[in-house]
Amino acid sequence: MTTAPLSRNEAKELTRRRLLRAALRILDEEGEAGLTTVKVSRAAGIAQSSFYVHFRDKQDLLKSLWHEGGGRLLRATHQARSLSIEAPTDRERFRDAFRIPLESMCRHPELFRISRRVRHDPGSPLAEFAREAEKISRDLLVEDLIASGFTAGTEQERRRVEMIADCLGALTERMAIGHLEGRYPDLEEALDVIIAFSRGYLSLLPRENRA
Amino acid sequence: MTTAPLSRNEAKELTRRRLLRAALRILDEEGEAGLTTVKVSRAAGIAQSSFYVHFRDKQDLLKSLWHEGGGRLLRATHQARSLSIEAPTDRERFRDAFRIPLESMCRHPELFRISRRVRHDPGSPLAEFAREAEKISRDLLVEDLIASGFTAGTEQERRRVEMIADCLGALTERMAIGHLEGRYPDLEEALDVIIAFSRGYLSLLPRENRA
DNA sequence: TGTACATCAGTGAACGCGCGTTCACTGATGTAC
DNA sequence: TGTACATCAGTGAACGCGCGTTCACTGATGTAC
Repeated sequence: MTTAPLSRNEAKELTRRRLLRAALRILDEEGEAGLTTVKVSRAAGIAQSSFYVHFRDKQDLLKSLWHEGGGRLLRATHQARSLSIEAPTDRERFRDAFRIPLESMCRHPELFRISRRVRHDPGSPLAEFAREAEKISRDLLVEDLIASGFTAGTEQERRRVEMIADCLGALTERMAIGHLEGRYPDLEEALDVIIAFSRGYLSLLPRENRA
Repeated sequence: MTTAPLSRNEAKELTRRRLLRAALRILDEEGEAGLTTVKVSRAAGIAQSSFYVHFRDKQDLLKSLWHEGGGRLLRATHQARSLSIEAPTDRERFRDAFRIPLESMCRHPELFRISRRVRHDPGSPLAEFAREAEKISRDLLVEDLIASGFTAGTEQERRRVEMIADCLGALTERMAIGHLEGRYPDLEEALDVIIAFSRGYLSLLPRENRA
């Protein structure tokens, strides 16, 4: 093929995406302390000052990174989970309810690692985003749990369901980390363990559901 | 009482401890990005340059912070857990095996929060320490699990026990975070949920133990 | 199709700032006699 | 107990560095006629 006839807009959008991709990689590899406009610009192949052609400031870059990446991950994960929880009697579907979020985390390791790291860092401008996403994720899972038989009439019951959602999230995240670190190469093995633990939480179900 | 006759050594040791305490607070409240020799020195009430009377450099401060705080926390937690796991038939002792680590985390919130945050941050000089501690903690729990009946003959069995240890740690940490954030005021409620989940992992026990 | 002008992605030099670290110093505490 | 000297915790000024951000600019792309 010959040289692509990129319009000015297309060229700019391409540079912007190169900046975002570079920022994501640096954030993942070197942490937030390593993310500087100098490094991002150099990695994207432009002058440092050109950074400000694409983003108002560093905070603007982080915000864009979140909205164009993190939000999508959250939505995909939840959609998959609620789909499988809607069919609670199906044994494979039940397993999917855990597999799909787990695979989703492992498929976007940078976003997953970054959001996890940043979540409890009070100095991070991303912290607010990550905590908001965590809350949304937990609340959605709480709804799913209530839909599948848990009662949340009293304040204490509601809190218990939240704890269960929290625990399920913690188990999944921990197994994803182990997989990404190479300690648990086989995701199905990890799933077995998560599901074994989940047998315990099912004992908290007040209704006559599943074995 | 009159003015205490502090010796030169005592006065220096006191200043050093003020620096360490200030650093711990700043690290907890503002994150690693907020920890500067300027802030630590000011918070401890000495000139910035005096910082270097007590520590070779910033890294030296972090190392000291870890060895004089984190190590103790790790040791206390494990000692408590192994004590209670040694009496597996005792129902209260079994509950203690989860309560004691949980309470231990909640009693040292700064250290707990910091180590958790820093663990997966590749840019943090503390990351190495935190990961090492996590590995030690998991390995010790693996030993405890093997001692209480899990087999780890094959590589796969060993990995499964590691996963279980990992999951138990994740559950405990997540409930501790919820408690420290004020969402789960009652630790006993959190314990109930952890123990419910743990009923599931007991189903992975190949022997004829507990109900 | 050709010309004259407007737009704008990207540039390079410069800035102020906070940081970690160094260093010659001061004055109170400790010690030898 | 008193004197003369050594030690050393703490000081203040200075440094080099990398950072985020600004700004006047350049030259290729786009547009009006």
